[in-house]
Amino acid sequence: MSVSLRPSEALALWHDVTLDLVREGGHDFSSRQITILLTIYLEQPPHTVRGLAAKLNVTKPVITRALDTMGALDLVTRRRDEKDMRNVIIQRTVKGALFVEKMGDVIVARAKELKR
Amino acid sequence: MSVSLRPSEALALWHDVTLDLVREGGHDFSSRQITILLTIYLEQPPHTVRGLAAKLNVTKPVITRALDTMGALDLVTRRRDEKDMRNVIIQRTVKGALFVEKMGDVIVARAKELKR
DNA sequence: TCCGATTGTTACGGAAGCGTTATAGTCATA
DNA sequence: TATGACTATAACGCTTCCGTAACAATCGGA
Repeated sequence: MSVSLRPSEALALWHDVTLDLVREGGHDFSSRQITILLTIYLEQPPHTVRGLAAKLNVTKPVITRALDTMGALDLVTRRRDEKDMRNVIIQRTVKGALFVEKMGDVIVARAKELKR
Repeated sequence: MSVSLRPSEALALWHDVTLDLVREGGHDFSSRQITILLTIYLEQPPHTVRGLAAKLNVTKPVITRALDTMGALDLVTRRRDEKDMRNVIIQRTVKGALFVEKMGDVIVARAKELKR
């Protein structure tokens, strides 16, 4: 029902994965940005600025800025909510899905190689 | 000899942990900063600016800046290498050790709660 | 039809990170 | 001892992000 890890293994995994992502040389995302991206791709839509801000316990401009950045990289898209024009619905993109998928592969690979 | 994870589980774990770290409200570190911190605390000393730069595949000023930031937060310290005064030896601090330890606990807890 | 509440964004001055380049200090060796 | 290699850092101009506050657009009920 769960994954059993010792703290030393957990930290080693985190280290190995982030090292891979850094060495890869792609964008250097912050924890906030990663969390936003994963929330959009893992949790049930629809996602709004307000919803993400509440979930992450940050202010709305933080979400707006992150969406600006990741939108420029084509990792997410925004559109107005037809039902309530105040809302903005955040949507996934092909590029974003590939990015997240690749990230999952890195974690899986590093977990498999983990010395216990 | 390894930890078996499916990609969806791996991503869920990553999401849950980063969400915890973000909601916690502490500093919003980048992947580079996290990697540097974990390398210092998990890998065998001594750690130098050059060594970290080579390992992470980034330039030395990137390391210097990260050490400035984390040093100001008392998560790491620097001292000159007595044997070779050109080198700077990066050292751990109590506060940094506690931070890393807490991070390990978060990962372990989230792994345990992971639905499979 | 107002009018308060709600949504997301923009504006602001400041802080921090970027890559590149220059620099100061130290070493090793010829 | 002079010189070239090597270390880490500082300086540069630029970009991004910060938190706070103001803002325009939209909703919904009085």
